[in-house]
Amino acid sequence: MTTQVALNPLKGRRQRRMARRRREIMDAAACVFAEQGYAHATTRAVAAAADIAEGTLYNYFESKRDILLAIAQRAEAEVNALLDETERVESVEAMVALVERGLQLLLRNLPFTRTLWMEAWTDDEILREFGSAWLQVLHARIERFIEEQVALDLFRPVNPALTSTMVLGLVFAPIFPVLRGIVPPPTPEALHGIAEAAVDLMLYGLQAREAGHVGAVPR
Amino acid sequence: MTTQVALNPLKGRRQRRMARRRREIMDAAACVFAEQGYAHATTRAVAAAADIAEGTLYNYFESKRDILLAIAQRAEAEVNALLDETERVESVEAMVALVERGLQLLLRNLPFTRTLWMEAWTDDEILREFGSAWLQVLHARIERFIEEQVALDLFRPVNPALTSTMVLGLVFAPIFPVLRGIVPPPTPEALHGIAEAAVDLMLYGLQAREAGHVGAVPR
Amino acid sequence: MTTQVALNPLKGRRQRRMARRRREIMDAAACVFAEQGYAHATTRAVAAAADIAEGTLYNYFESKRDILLAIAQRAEAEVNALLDETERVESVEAMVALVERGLQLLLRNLPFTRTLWMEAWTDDEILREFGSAWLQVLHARIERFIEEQVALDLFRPVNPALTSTMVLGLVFAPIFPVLRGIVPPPTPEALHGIAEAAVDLMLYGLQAREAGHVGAVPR
Amino acid sequence: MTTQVALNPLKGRRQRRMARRRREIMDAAACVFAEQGYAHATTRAVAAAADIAEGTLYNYFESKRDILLAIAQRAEAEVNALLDETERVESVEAMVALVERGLQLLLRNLPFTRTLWMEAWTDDEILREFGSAWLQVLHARIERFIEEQVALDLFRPVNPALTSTMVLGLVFAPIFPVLRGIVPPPTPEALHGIAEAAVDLMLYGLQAREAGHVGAVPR
DNA sequence: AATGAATGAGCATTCATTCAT
DNA sequence: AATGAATGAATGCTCATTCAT
Repeated sequence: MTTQVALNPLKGRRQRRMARRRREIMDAAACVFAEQGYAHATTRAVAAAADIAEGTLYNYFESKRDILLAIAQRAEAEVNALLDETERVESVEAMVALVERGLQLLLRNLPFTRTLWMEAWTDDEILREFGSAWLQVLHARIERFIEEQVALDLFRPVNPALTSTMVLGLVFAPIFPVLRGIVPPPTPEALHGIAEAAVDLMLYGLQAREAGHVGAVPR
Repeated sequence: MTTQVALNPLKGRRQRRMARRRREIMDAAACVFAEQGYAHATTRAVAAAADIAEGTLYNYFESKRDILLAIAQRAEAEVNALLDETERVESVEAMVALVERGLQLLLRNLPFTRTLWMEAWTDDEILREFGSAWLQVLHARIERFIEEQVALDLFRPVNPALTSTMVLGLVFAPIFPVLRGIVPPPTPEALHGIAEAAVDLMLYGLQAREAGHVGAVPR
Repeated sequence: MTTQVALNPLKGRRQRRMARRRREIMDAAACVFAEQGYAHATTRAVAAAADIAEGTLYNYFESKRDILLAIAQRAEAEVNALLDETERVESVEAMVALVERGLQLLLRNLPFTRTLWMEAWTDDEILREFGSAWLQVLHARIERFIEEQVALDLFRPVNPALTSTMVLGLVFAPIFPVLRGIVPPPTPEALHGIAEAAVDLMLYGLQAREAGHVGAVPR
Repeated sequence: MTTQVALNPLKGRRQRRMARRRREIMDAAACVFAEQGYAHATTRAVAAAADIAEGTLYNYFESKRDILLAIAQRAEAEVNALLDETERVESVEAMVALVERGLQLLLRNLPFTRTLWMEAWTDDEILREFGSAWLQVLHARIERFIEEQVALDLFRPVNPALTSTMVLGLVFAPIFPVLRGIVPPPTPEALHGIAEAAVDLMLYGLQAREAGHVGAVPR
């Protein structure tokens, strides 16, 4: 027992150190993957970025692919946390805030997002692990919201599924070039503007009213 | 002179056969790249898909990368052709038709589009070769259209650049999962519906009118 | 029979044309081999140098290696012809003339000589085919000559075999850098001077006389 | 500090082991190259000869070619060391000893010499890296020696440059067939005899004296 | 006989993973 | 736990040779 008592804090410190090291490796790997692409990035480069020996990687991860999966799971967890705390949108301001926080989340760990977006495009497991679940939840939630509004005659009678997809596209489009790395990240104010504009366009576009839009395009 | 006349058809046939074979290789390569990703796809697999020997690839292309670039250029050319013939949109119907044809074009050679989208995400040269030019033209054209409509008081006073980006996102979003391969391609009718819905949402969302949208979301 | 009579001149012309083409290919190949080395030279390059299609090579030679062997045999034949016509050296002038003609022969088809020298260094078959026979004949002849002179007390009592080797080295040394391509070919006059100097050094060095050479190096 | 002290021997041992391994690879490679020629030799064969995996080669050398260059540099360094320690020849015995040691050096690492001789014949970089420098130094030194002796009337008035070349040929000729591998290496005694005979022939051939050599060839 | 596209074995090199230290 | 040298399967590409035209 004595040893246990003596060891416990040591074990705890060790475990914390290993957890910290794991995160460091994931951060480094995300940067390397984001820059070169997962397939083209070498474990040597990842190890160098994490400032450890190549072999040490394998004390923390089963394989190169395992690092990618860990990154996906961590990102998934963060996004899920956001989704969990905002089950329902109660006002326009809340909606704007939600969109803003979502975009913030994606931008905060740009390398993670970029890597995952890239890999999810070819790799079904990554897609399942990272992109699929929360995107579907989000999609379903928007869809349900539209259905409700339509039922209340507050929105025009649109196809809820299709519209939900378009709303997602509309919201993500502005940060797409940022994820790609061809446009610098927006300032917090710009991001707020983006969120407002997106919600604005969506609500205006869906809102029920009398006049059609035929007159909008001249001639 | 006789020999020249006699030789010409032979050379012509050969050249046609080589041109055809080049296209066949590009088609096969696009499929393989789309399935496995460019980096992970092997020249061996490409050759097998094209049903030729590995070495034969190099009679038609300088390198594996050259195949990818050729694919990018061909796709770029097709998209440019579409952009060239539709300089200006004159009516809602024309706008719907343009969107529909654009989406059709992307879907027609699914493997090409998928491959390029994927690679453009990491590879700057591919992005330049394929995605950048026409996307920017399209973006600029939409932006100008919005500016004009705003000047005529037919659209609300919005940020034209940001709105243009969101419109693009809105339009492409529905075929995104199709390109990814997790949703089957839409029927022609469905595609028409998508184009209509996208234009509809955009015009409704931008149209000038009195009432705001605050009331749309309860409480 | 009529056809035979009619065909014969045709056959003769054909055969002559094929023989000519064979030589052209060998010339072209020797140049390419000399420049790039046999192993590094491609059949494509040889065909291009001979201004024919790649496949045509194989109507005249069994393989790439066969071209090399043919080159070796042709060179061997030429050298043998020279050796045959000069069985015995009768005077200093004749000796100078023989050396001069030998060096001339090596230099005349520089590409051939260069190629063969190079390949004979690694390839035992080429060595046998080209370098070995005539070199041994030459060596034996010089050796016999020295033995005779020693027997007549005209040469000092030296080791005939070793001395023969050194004489060969002494004679070939001046054109070695030319074969290598780092020194331009000598003019005919310079070549004559080389032959004279070589014979001169040899005879002076071997001639019997009273005084030793100890005093030659001061101190 | 303790760790430093403890680590140093480990690092030292590792470095020594790597240096040793590098030499082993070079030795093995020289043998393979000497037997098959650089171009024809495969990295697989080199690795097998060094009894390591193919990939391990690349922990020690950048490329196959880099191995060859390393061999050239090492040989160059050894020859230069010999040249450095014998700036001037003071007696016949010293001259014989120098020639003997030079030939010994070439024969000691037969595979190295053979490989380099072979490759220098086609490869300009190898020629520069290995053969050119020391050979030119040697040539210049012999030339200067002859000039001095001629000025002292101890040598006949000969062309110093041409004679220097012939002397080099005369000296190297006896070990040429050994380098080629068609004659077994000479015993130390035989090598001494070769050096003596070469110096002897050279001095006798150049020594000033009254009688010409015309009478040497009968009739 | 001439052509040149097709072939596929062969090669240098890379890199994820292992393991002795 | 950390290291980094060793491994060898995998890959893009070459090129001598074949063969249909």
